[in-house]
Amino acid sequence: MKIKLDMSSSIPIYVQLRNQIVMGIAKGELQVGDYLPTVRQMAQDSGINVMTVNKAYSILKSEGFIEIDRRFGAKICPRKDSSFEFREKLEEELSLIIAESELKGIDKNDFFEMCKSIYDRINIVSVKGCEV
Amino acid sequence: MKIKLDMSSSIPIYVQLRNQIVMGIAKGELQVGDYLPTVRQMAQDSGINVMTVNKAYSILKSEGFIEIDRRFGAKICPRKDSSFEFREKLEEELSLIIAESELKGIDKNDFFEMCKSIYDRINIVSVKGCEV
DNA sequence: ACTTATTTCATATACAATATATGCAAAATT
DNA sequence: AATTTTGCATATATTGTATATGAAATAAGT
Repeated sequence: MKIKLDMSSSIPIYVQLRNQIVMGIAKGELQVGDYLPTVRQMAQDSGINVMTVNKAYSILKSEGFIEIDRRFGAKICPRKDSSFEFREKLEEELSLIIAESELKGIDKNDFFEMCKSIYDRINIVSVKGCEV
Repeated sequence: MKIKLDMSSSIPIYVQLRNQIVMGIAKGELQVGDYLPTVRQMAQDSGINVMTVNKAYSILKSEGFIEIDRRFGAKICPRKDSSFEFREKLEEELSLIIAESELKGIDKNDFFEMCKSIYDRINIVSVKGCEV
């Protein structure tokens, strides 16, 4: 997959990288069991520092999207999360986005149409959880 | 409305404040034409610095949720935004959230149920845009 | 017109987060 | 055991966040 980083964005570089990898997994561009480029390779390809890549990978690891081993690097390995905490955090994020949408003139129907369109357009694949 | 700031959160204080004010407007707790507390008052009530409050209000102003005048302070005055840019940004945020949800095991139906529940629970009011 | 009161805004500083450069540690392969 | 290749640790510079303080703007009162 192709990583595009916007150096002028207010979103930190490591967050942009993290986000694009998550999107890549969801779209099936990165498959369970695939390996990400090494931190050195990704840094070189993207024109950023290895430690910045390492930060993104670290976060993805702690969020449960990848597993890292020192010899082989970062493997796509998403873990489901049915915890109350995850769900609560998601609801909070969605609540804010819904509030903003409403205030900006995007009503409930429009919002749902947008979500449907996203599910269709991005072609989110059903991803098997990672079995150990 | 009651502002609650989590000083241990990774979300910057000014962002938390901004978010809660947006939620407050969407829920009708803050009405079009209402005035927010002055930056000094809000700072005192919340136990933070006036400049931190000022940053939040500044952002709300530039995002088009409030209007500020020097004499009277910050007035709730949300402006609709039908621009392509706003919509595009919203779709991008939603895309990422949808991708994460899917990877964490929350499928499309579940996601839509959650959104419905949010619309119902938060009781988002239809907010009249601010007429000048 | 001038003064007062009350508000936001500007400036400066300390601390935290981000991004980087470099070398160390771990682990499989040779 | 040595080599290779990988992530990880440490240190530093820059930028963002949070704060303290005073200046500027503006309506109301005298």
